Amino acid sequence: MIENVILFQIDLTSKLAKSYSQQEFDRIGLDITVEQWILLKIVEESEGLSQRELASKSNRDPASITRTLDLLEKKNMIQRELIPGNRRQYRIILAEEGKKFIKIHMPLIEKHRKNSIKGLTDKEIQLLHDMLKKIQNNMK
Amino acid sequence: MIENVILFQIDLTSKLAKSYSQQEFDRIGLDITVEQWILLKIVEESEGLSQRELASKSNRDPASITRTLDLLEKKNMIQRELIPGNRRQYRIILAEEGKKFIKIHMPLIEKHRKNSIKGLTDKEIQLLHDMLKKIQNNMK
DNA sequence: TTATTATTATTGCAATATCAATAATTGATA
DNA sequence: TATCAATTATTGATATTGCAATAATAATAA
Repeated sequence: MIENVILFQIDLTSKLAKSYSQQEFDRIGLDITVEQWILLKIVEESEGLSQRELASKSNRDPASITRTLDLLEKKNMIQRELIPGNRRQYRIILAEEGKKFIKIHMPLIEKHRKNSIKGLTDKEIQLLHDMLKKIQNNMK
Repeated sequence: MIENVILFQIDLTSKLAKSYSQQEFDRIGLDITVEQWILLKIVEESEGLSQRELASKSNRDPASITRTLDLLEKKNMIQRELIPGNRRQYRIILAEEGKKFIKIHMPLIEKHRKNSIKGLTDKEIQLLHDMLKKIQNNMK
């Protein structure tokens, strides 16, 4: 049965996490999608990456990153910064609204993250992380 | 860092698995998407479910199931069977091409599934499965 | 039986994904 | 330097997803 296939369970968990998070976002009236949030957070943690690097970090298509960044830029969450002497790429950095957004909502996200791993020990989480990494490597 | 958030790693693994599988499918010329395949396999394993039940089993939106079934039906992979005395739902069952498809391609899928968990012991897989289930329950 | 409520599948819409093609720019090579 | 190749972001086309609204039907209550 497909329920016993580990990749199926990983997929299920991923979908569940996404819809659970999105509902939380909607519930408190945040006008943002989960993918937008993830991208925003990556930008905060690693300011100045190129779009290609962001695509690689989040395992998404560069074309899709372009469009999501367009949306985030429209909301003044991020900014495409020009690089002197390089007119081919941008440094993607946080903008005012993005900073505010993260500052205000990070606690809730943290709470959600903690809740998602309720009942698992630190050691188990570490093990889970390592196994996921192994699986990822098996598929590269 | 978001790389240390377990839900992020789960999402990454899921995306990687999807694109890896899709490339395999495309490479050998299968005209099917990963989501279509998963749905097809569920139908095979649990014939006669309603679309709502399929949506629930695969953690997808009923609307999306409708459209994926439309595609599978067009390919004569599945069939919407009428239920006497019930004009609101269908029994979704395998059709000729669906049976053939699974019979022919199951070995490759099995190989792929095995490869994805290469280097992990049975015990570890069991543990991984249990942990994913726990996480899923935390988000319900 | 009739009216109300709940369920099921479908459709419309915006966001996202994927792939190919393009444009601009940069890097490498003859 | 001039040419060719590679890189980066963007755009277009098409498919897919999740949510909300709708339509049809079934189940329940008055």
